Amino acid sequence: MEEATKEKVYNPQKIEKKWTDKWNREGIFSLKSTKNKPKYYVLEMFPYPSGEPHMGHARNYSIGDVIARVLSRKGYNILHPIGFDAFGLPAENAAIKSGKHPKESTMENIEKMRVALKRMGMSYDFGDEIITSEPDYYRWTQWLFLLLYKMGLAEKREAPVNWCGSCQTVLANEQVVRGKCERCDSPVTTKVLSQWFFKITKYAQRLLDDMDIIKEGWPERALTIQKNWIGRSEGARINFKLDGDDINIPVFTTRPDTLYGATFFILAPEHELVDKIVGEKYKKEVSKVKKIISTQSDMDRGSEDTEKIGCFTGRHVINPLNGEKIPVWVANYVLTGYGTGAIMAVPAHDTRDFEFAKKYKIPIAEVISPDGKNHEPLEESYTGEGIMINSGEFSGKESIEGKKKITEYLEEKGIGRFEVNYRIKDWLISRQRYWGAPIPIIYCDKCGAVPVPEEDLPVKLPHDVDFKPTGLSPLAYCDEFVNTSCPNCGRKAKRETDTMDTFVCSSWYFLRYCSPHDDNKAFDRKETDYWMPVDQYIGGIEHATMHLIYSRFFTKALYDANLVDFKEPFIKYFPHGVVNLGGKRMSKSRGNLVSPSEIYNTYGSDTLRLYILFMGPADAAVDWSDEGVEGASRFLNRVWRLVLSNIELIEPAKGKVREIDLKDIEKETFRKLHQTIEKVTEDMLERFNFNTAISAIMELVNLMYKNIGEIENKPLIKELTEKLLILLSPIAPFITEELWSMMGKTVSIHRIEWPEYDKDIAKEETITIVFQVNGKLRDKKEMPIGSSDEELKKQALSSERIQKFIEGKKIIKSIVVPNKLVNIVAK
RNA sequence: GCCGGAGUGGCGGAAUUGGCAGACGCGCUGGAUUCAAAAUCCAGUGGGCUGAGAAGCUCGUGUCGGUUCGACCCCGACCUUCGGCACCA
Repeated sequence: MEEATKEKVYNPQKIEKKWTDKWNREGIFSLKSTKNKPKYYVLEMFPYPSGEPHMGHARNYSIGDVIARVLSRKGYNILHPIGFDAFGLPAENAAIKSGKHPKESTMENIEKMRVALKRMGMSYDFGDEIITSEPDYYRWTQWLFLLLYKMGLAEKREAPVNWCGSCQTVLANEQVVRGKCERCDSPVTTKVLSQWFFKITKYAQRLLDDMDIIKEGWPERALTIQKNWIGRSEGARINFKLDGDDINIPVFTTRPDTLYGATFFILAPEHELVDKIVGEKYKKEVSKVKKIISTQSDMDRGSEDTEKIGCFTGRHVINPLNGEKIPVWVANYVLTGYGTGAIMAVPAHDTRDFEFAKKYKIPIAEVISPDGKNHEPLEESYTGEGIMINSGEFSGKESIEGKKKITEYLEEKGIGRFEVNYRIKDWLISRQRYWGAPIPIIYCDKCGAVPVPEEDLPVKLPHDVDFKPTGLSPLAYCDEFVNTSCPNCGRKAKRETDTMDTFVCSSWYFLRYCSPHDDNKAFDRKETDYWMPVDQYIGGIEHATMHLIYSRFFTKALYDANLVDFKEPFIKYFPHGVVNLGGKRMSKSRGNLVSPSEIYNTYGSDTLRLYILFMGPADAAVDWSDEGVEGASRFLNRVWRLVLSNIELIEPAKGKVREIDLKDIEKETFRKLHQTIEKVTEDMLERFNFNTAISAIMELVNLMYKNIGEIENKPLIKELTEKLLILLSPIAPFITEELWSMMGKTVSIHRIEWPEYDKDIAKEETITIVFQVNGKLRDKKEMPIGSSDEELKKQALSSERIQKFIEGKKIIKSIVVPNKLVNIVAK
């Protein structure tokens, strides 16, 4: 143990430097111990190394650090790793501007972050750090790609995809927010390209079903976002036969009960059948309409303000229930991306179809009626449930029942079936950019797409390339990368030049942390069996439909490959709130940034951590306040002085605190200590309410200030001081370690067991009983805990103030809540 | 439009099971200390009314209504705001 400095004045810079160095030397940052203790895996979403950490990082990591530290002290073997999500666009864009290679800038930024994280006192296993852009990591990302490929879960196919013109790359659906690029906010357009997809849609139902496993540990809101994203809807698939041709066109509908009301039929303009079936006379008109629609972006077509346009194709389909001929149209509001790209249009019971039918004067047939009566002509569509009318043999049935009956009927006839449709789409993982993991595929003229053999991994990113974005991956211009030979037949072949979405790298990093140095496999089964799943995951909710859903998908695929024995990666997930400044999200472009380093360079990391946790509930958005920081710093100074002013009394104190030796004021303080231990432990671990845990510690300090002059029992002073420091140590690791060592301790405070509280000591002897008349507070009285109902009532009635208020009234009844209140109801 | 969260002093926020609304902190006011200031320590601090004072009354948790002896908390309707989904068939 270092010699304590015995400084009079709290000097955070000095002591924080001293302890950072020492913890670094002695490996005290890590909380791993032995495997015979129960394990606990605490994980915070790893950062993209953008330079120094920002306030959101500081908040995220402070929360995780407190949890890891407290649980470690409660006897758990803790895995609390850190690493860097190091591939990605910003480094590449910076390279285009400055000429500095992404690898170089990324490594520099990682070093900045590493230094800052240690400076902030985060208890990570720094020796087990991973960097996703290093070949020893992305080798395994590529290996996992090949695994999914072999499982049939990775596929290259031509499809309309989202294109960000500014980033010069395609984007996954999840990365398009309101028609704009999630990263750079520029508009996203549609392109038809051949791209690699992961078939997450195959797991749509399991992503929903397995929510049962995690629903206790995840906030409902996170699961709701995912449910909305997956977008399950139940209905029926119905085949409509094309009149005069042996072609069946399937549609998906959630309202098979309205089938009798289908008065027209719509194909999406991009539907493959359109050109095949369109009538000779209508070809000109159809191609004209198709052209207009093709100028509308998906965003426009997806807007309610856009006028519905379409035209008749000259052909009809047969309504499978009543044999009626229904005209086939094309229209902009039917999309290829959902369902089958064709719909049966029921204008009476669908607002969009109604609008379209009105415009083009198509008949509207009412088949569902709220009251069983006929309301034609309809003023507007009726989309609710009701009684089926004009529906042949189904008339008179409830529409909910009708859905089932009609589907069953169609099923019997072999022209339809129950079907579930999902809104989620396959995950597009190709990126036309340099700074990512190369997709390990080789194209051979003879053999087609051939996976790179495992032993040839990693497919290394070449170092020297021209980063200029052209819409093609920079790798495409790098001959020594592109040209290779086919692993199958040995002929000349070309490598895939697209790289993987960085979300692929982050979909399995939590597994790599279990055996980060393993050169023979992505992860060691023995280690993942022990450590996984992550017990507590912490990070921003903005990843609900991206990182979090992808990681869940990956885990399920690995489960199916029998590589892991759990179906969900994160048992508990806690989304921390954002840190704002002036009501707005902090951001460089807005120029409203407060960086953690400004704060720790001025006040110290302990103040930063204390304030960031005290600002508000950890899951709520909070607004940064410089005055608040002052307050946090003031509190630590208060603790410093409190301990130092009593340090002479503490060191020589011998013996245990015995309640019997204590006078009243000492007992009161001792009781407060145990109440504080209880509250702090519970608030931190069960409720994640660090703000109230801190306020409880403040209350204890306030009471100690008030009473300390009258406390003569030396063991009590020692006990109070020690426990206070231990309670504060996960939040403010430096100042507590310094004071601890100044008290003559030779073992780090961060290795001291977490205190237990004693129920009997914490228990109040008396409690304030509230006396009410007609529910209004009229008097209070201190009474012993556990006083009988009769005694409470007697005391209430004998109160002068109560008597005043019930004077002249009749007591109707009285309610007694033990240890709480007495309410006299009088009239 | 559908789904979900939030709304409490001048400010950030507490109130854990329907039982003292406003813990703790910031800010502010007063006092102690100081030649003075900073720092620190102590006290006060939701609004209105009554009172010389001690004290007391009363209103008060987005709005309106309801349930209850009793509602920040439960129910209904609405307003504001944030987030997810959205011509999704």
